[in-house]
Amino acid sequence: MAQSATTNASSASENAVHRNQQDIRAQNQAVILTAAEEEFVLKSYRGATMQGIADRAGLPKANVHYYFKNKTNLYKVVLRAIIQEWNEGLVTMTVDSDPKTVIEKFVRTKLHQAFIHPNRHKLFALEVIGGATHLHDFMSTAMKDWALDKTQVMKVWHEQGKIAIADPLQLLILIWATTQRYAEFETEILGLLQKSAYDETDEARAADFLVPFILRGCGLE
Amino acid sequence: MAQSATTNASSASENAVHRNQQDIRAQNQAVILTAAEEEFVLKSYRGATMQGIADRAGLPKANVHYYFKNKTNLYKVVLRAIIQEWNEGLVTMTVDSDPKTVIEKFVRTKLHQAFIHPNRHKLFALEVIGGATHLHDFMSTAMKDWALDKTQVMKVWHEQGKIAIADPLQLLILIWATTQRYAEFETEILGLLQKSAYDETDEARAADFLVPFILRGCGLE
DNA sequence: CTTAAACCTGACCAAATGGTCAACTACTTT
DNA sequence: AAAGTAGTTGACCATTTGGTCAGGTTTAAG
Repeated sequence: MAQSATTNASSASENAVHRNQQDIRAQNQAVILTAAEEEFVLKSYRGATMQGIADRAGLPKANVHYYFKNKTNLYKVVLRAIIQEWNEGLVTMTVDSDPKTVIEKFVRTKLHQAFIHPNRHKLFALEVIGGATHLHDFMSTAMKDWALDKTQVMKVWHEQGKIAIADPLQLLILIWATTQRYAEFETEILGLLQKSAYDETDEARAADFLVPFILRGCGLE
Repeated sequence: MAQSATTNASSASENAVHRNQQDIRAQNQAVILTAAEEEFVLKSYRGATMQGIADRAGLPKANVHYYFKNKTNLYKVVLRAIIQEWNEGLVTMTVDSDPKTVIEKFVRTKLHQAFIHPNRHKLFALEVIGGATHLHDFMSTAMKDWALDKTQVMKVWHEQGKIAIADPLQLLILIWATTQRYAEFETEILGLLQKSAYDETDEARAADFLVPFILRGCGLE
């Protein structure tokens, strides 16, 4: 007989027959989370409906409630996933680092993240614009600490005459603004580019502009 | 008797006694519009309630409906006011203008607008992030024309060796991003500054950083 | 094969909310 | 001052929507 499912066969979706429960759980949660991310971005928290999320996920509404207690909880889970990924892959920056290398790497990383996860950046932006109610903790702890650490380092760079930036916090704000912009304002930028979706060239084009511009602004190169 | 209200006495609120009807209309509409702006920013379209707007305006809900037919209409009116003001006071930019002067003026103007009308910028951003459903017309006509005209001029500047920017659209995006950021991400930036509200020094600090940075980036000065 | 646990879902409910309306008061005009 | 017009508002209704639940099916364990 087709006794396909073994103890821990991680075949995520073997034609939807006899999936084991771990897979079912993981898969459904993932589908719902993605659907929720889209719905929340498009309609914002209150505009998003559990029914809409369920439809997007191709599941009955009650099933969504089965996995994620209620709407606020689902939203929190989505946000948590975003925050967790927030400073993944970011460069380490110390007083002894080479400013040019570090800044370039930072800009490129941030920009790349913006192009591969636009929805997450949009959702983050929606939260901040609306007063950051759900991000208060994160912003006043992890994020602030991270920012203060970076500005400290850059301040030293400036004292050593390595960069032309006396107010590093402003630089941080600028880099966040310029890189994340491509995600947040995707709609507007696509309109100006007369395109319906970004392709590979668009990230490159942005990087080719941004990197030299910012380095020049910092008095590097 | 106190026949205070004359034909066109524009005493906006003479202790709320015997206001003439033009004033009543203008005043109430203004109060409601401001309330709506706040509510829409804070709660986003669907999260905002007519009751909430009414409370903010200090009027009964039915009165809000009296002045603005329904919720979608009220929202449209708010958006229209924002769009209309969108490129007010912006510099004229021609091939013969001095790039440095024009760009500096442009940045300062945009930045100033961001600091005096943060809510309007936030609302605009919310719309764009959510797919710009209500701004589609504006963005694909007036705004695109404006942007194409400006990039055309800057392209010529570049050919004449006046600026180091080969891709002016990217510069436009950068300037919008960096200036509007102070409005849109007010919450985040205030958190980093450890303040509860911007004061006069904050706009100056941003300008002192941004203007030289951008000019340097453009290869000017 | 039997029992238990996890998963699934149509049907239902209570609360929130946009919108209406009739009765009323306050201005304006003749 | 009388008639007409504009503004005001509490009470009400229909719809939407988050959330529940009982009864069913599938997977896992004994």
